[in-house]
Amino acid sequence: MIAELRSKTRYDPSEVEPRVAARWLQSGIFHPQPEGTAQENYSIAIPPPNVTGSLHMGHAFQDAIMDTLIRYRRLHGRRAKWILGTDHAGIATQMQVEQALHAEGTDRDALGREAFERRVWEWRDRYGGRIIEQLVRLGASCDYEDERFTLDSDYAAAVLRVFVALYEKGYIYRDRYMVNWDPGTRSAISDLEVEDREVSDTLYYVNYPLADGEGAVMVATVRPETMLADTAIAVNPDDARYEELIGREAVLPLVGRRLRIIADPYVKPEFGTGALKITPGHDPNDFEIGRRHELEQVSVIGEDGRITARAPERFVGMKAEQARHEVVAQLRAQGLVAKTEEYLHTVPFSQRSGERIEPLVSLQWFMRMEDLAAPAIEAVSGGRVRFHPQRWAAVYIEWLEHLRPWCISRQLWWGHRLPVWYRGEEVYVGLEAPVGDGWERDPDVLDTWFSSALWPFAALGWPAQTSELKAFYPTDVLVTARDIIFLWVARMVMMGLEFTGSIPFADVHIHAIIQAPDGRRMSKSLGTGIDPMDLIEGGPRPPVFEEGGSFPAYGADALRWGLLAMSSSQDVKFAEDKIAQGLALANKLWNASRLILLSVGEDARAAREPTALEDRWILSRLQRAIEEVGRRIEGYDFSHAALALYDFIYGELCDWYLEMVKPRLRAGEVSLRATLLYILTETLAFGQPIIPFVTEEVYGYIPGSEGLLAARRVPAAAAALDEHAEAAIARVIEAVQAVRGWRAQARVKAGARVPARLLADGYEETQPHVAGLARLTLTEDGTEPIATIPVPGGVVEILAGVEVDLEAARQKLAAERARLEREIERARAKLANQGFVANAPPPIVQAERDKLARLDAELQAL
RNA sequence: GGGCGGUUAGCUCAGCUGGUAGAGCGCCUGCCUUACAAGCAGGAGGUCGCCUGUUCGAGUCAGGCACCGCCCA
Repeated sequence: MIAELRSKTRYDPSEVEPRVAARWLQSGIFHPQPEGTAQENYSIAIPPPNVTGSLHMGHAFQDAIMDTLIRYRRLHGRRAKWILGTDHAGIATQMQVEQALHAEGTDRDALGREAFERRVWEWRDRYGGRIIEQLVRLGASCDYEDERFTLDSDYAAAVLRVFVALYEKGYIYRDRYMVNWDPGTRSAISDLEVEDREVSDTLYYVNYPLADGEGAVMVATVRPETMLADTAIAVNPDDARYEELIGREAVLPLVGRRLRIIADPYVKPEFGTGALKITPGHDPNDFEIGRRHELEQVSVIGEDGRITARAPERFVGMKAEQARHEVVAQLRAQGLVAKTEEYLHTVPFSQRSGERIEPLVSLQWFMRMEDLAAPAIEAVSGGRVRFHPQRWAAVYIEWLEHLRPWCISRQLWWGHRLPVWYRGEEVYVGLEAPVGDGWERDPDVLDTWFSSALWPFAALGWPAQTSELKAFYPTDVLVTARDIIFLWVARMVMMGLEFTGSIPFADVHIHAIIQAPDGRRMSKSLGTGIDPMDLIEGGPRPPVFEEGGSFPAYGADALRWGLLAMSSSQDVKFAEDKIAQGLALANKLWNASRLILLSVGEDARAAREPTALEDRWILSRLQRAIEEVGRRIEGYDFSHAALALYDFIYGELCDWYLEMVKPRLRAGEVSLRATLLYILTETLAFGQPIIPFVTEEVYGYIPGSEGLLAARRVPAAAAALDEHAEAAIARVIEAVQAVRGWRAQARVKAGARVPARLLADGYEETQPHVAGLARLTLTEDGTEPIATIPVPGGVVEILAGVEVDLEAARQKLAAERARLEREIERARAKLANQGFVANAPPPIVQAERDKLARLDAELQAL
């Protein structure tokens, strides 16, 4: 079996990974039994991805992190569950299906609600599995045998139960209020789904004649069409220019309504003319002013974006845009438009449809959150829920301290329909439909984020007290990006505390955002998004990459390692280099494994039997690497974890240890075979959380290995630290590098053996290594050296007998001498500085003295 | 307007409690050395955004400024 490795000189992730993923899936090792307590077990609830979506770079990154955490804990003997599921994603999914309907030349209204819902379910059945398959391909060790969907009947029941409970507590209520109306989805959306964009508009200055016939008051507006709904004019109470106007009336042009002129401190005297037209029906600020002054609310724009019957006849039915032109034209005709100017300002847009928000007064369901927020704030400020990095806690708390009511009803058909019935003026809220005739159920559904706020516990079966809930709730950590702090983190904490009496997770890891190479967020519409599957399996490079062409099939290990290596506490630009480095690591490990496996044969068995100094060295380094990687993972510092793994495999195991033992390997030393297998096995085990595929594949070739690496538990740490071996080998490495540097400079032929004397202390056990790795033939003969190379503890003297570019070597020597003299000068100056000797801590001063002595010795040797 | 983060080698990023800088890629040189050319060995390359201060000593601490990005209003 090992023999088949002989020809596989390159690691081929495309061949290996799907096979390994299938073995994992069949094995059932990702499905833990619901036993024990959440305290002793480890769990993560996946932020449920959109059911009909596909894996994007953010997911891949986040999932690489979560899988590393889950595999690491599993490796350390914890019963680890990665709670899996998908979100019904109300607006996004409905929009997809509506687009499909549109392409067929029909729409949801033509279909009717029930048929439409059936269509969405069909859509979900067709596309809902895609993202799960992608998770499998990525190597994510989720519990695939226990998958939830936020519209599962049990889950839906939990959502409605929460709605009813919050209604009964008075937190949920129905109100006529200004909402963000999204004309694109024809639904209200919450504040968090709105984004402000800078837009250039025309600012119109319009004269409103005063009612008593003398003069006019000029107002400025970017939305002249809303004047049809004006019910007042406001000025700042301290604005001397308008003092005498307060309390008088103006006449609304085109409509004729009388407008009171009121004083309100909200009005900024420096904006426009300092007089503001007030439209409580179509502007959030005016709405507030209207409430303060008990102004009439007029709505002239309806939910369909058209002018309503409250406006003068000739505008009714026009789209708002068209009405604007019409209003301006008529005002101009009456000579009321004084001037116009360009005006740059921020305007709300829907993140969902991309359309400009139409602020409307509408009858919606809201949730008041102050009472839920207080304990959620306390959970974080009191340290029960910890953010990593910590600074995000302030963002979380700041938001919770300034909550506004949350509009939770959506005018959609796909989602959890409100458990609310109406009969005339009566309102009924309950889990079951009310008895009696004439009740109509509210057609609206709940904001998707309302249902996903329950995810960490409802996904485990709550409100039923299931064994899963006992074993895995509260979860250990929520891994997400910062833009989800309000949407999920805060709401999950609030809901968790309210309904389970417990925090939903102890840690919140806020990871960086991987940006496109242009330094902006990856964007599908700009073509700057990178499909992680294209990196895993090979695919076209998006246009933002200047190189063009295609990605090679890097494989999931490479993607995972690269993403982790890129991760940071700040945003980072996507670096393909890092993915390539991940593949290089996998290939390196693969080939190191080939060397070991092909050398030891099928009969060898792993055992820790160090015989030589370098064995004790690598075991000591292995232990340090294991500890380092573990510490970094536990501290959510994944880039350093990935790097530490790389440095061990590349920089210590392959570059030095395997090179040192090659002679012993050829000699067929038996105990070395056991130790090599031991080192390889342990390396695979501790690298497995980060690069699970290549490690699993190699593990399968290890003689005597059983089962799956992913199911293996790490043995108790071996006490392998060996300071003596570490110091001795560190010396060898330094000496070898010094000699190699000289060789290259002196243009010694790469393979040539160079006669030399090693005149240095501390190489008693390691002389052969220096000779072998630096290609020296060490002798005792006393001829005059042609060059001297300082090494730790002494020098290496190069003897005649090999072709050397003496001139180049002399230059190298001169440069070396100059460097030493510079450093000696620096050290002398430092030690001559009284302030340094008197004030610096003694160990630092001593270190400087030692350094000077060493440099002096080196210079002497030259 | 308020807040947060950033500015270190050509590129992407590390740099813990202050002791004068690292990685990967790229570049240059030499090697198909029986694990790996997706490789090996060697090398060049940085006034750590700017100013002031604290200190014997500042990429690291304090204050200010500039520019970039994000969040909230």
